[in-house]
Amino acid sequence: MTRPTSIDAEPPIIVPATRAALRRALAAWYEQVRRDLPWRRTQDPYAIWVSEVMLQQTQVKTVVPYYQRFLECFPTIGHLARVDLQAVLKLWEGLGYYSRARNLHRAARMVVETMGGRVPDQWPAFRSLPGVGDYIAAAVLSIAFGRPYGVVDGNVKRVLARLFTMEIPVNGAGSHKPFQAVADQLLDVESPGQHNQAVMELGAAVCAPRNPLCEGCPLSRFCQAFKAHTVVQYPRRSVRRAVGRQQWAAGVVIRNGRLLLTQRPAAGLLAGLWEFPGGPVQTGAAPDLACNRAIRDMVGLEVHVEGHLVSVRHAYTHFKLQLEIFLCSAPQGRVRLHGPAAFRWVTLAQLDQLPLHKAVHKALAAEGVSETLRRCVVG
DNA sequence: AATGCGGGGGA
DNA sequence: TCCCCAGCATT
Repeated sequence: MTRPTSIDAEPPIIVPATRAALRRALAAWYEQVRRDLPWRRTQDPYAIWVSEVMLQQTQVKTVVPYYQRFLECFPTIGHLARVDLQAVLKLWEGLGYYSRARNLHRAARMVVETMGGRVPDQWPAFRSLPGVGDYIAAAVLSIAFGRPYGVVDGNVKRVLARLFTMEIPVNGAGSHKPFQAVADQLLDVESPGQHNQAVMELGAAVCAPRNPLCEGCPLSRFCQAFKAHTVVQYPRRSVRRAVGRQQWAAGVVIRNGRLLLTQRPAAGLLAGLWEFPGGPVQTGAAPDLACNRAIRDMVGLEVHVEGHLVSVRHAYTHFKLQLEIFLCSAPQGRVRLHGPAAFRWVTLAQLDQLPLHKAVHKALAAEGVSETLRRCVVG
């Protein structure tokens, strides 16, 4: 029914009879096992859009509470367009990939201002919005509007790679096209939204990366890798480079009972989020001196490092961070920014109102930190 | 075509 | 510890 896929980008051909049988098996399975997720209870294209943005590189379980809060605060695209970015970031706090929030907010304003407030139901218009790539365009248009676009995400790639023993590395350049071709070929144009979700659900619930449940898989009789007993060898993946490590030092600068926070620039890592000012520690250098120097460089304050407050480890995709946080005093001098977008002296109570990134939350939640801060702020 | 961009969950 | 997750933008 299929021929093996070669190492090049040539997609497999699936004969129509197999295609139809496969769709039926998948649809029947999905009807039985589909999870009751909040975004599956609505037809609202805006709500479905929000869910797809949040689900980007993020697991369902993580997304659910964020999705619910987001739609309670911004029930329509008009609400979202009216609020300012900081309010959106505050709801996004902890979810990661903050440019998603930035882009979604920008896109909402574009829809309201230039598209009559209606989420566009055509590919060119919707795909042109910031933060909308091939995946989100296909997902929203198929699920909310029934349009015949096949989605390709990590789950779909894994399922297809196994079904057709596709040899092309999923993480390599140029892998998208062949997978998209197969996905479109396989798509059930009668109910594209259901079909797309079914493939992804299969990838999440059955066709798992490490321990696939092939015994319970509705597609095992169509699966080339299953027949060859090589399921876990797919999808192919090219080697990736090792992650580096970085050490940073930051200071909690206290003056008149308030803490100094700086806002990260509008672009780049953790854009727009707030943190304690600090900077990198050169390998072998003393963290407290690095803290002192970084604060002088970034906010123009000459601080006195009073002592070590807490140490935080945090892993990003491309590097691991070890953050040393010191208690500092700076009785005089005024702030002159060099790098941060803004600064603010806040009370402990106000700390929660600003969007902070995860490493800062980890620091604040660490043993004894909040007690120490309370004492210092009073004293 | 390659790289930057978070954070969490599971093995 | 490492891998992977309902990807997109930028260069």
